[in-house]
Amino acid sequence: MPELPDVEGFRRVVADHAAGATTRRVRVRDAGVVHGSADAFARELTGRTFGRPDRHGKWLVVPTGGRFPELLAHFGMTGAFVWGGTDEPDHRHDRVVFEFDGGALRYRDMRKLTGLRWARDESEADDVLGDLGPDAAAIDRDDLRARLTRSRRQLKPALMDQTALAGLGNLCVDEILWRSRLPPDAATTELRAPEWTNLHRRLGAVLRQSSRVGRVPDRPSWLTGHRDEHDGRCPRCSTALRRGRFGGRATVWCPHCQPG
DNA sequence: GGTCTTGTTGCACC
DNA sequence: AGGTGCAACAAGAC
Repeated sequence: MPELPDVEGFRRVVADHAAGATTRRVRVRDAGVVHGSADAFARELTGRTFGRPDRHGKWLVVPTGGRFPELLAHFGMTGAFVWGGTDEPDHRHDRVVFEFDGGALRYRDMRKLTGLRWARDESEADDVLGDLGPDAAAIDRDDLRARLTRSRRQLKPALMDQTALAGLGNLCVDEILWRSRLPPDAATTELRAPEWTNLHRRLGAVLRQSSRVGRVPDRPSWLTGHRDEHDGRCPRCSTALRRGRFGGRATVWCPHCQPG
């Protein structure tokens, strides 16, 4: 689930409930989701006042105290930040629980992929975030074009390359390509100026609308609303949707709207 | 049983 | 060199 819009939702959870509050206890229920020592993680983040959370791509960065140590959170495919009462029973997939005076922030994740880390300084934060491209929600058209045309590659894998631009995942990219009427295997170097303008505009619209609700909506008017259907049809032209794999990811597209 | 999964990493291969 | 494909990670759905 978690792509840029989802992480934007988790950012709001932290901003609305945990920012300005001080951690009284940090419970690491599953050391597997914490990078490095679980004891050090809990110790370093206990008694810290959370600051304003920031999102870069799919990473959420929460400063504590003045700035460091920073909490760095990644949500893999199934993770989430959930706010609730301190007295609520733990969900079985609550891997780490940050307890504050007024409630608890729960890092809930079914699978356990990347998880939580902390950085003691700029250099350690850079070890995690340094290779990321600019955030997909803030990139301008010319930068988008420049970063995706450094070499000839398929458009879908290029958009999902977090070092090119950060934040887009499988669902976002299929939605953006469908709205842009571009096939997933279009060569980035073959696109012309009007197509870049259009792609940039659609990308922005998908991210804005999705971020507002904290997920890529599965409304009937969106391609995403039909990707799990057996006999899915294009919401624009009713053509049977096609399925395949690009960049190793399950891909859905409309062969009529997105001709190859 | 087998296959699939919205993310990332590391590796082999070209 | 850099794009591409794949397995691995873990747990669940079908």
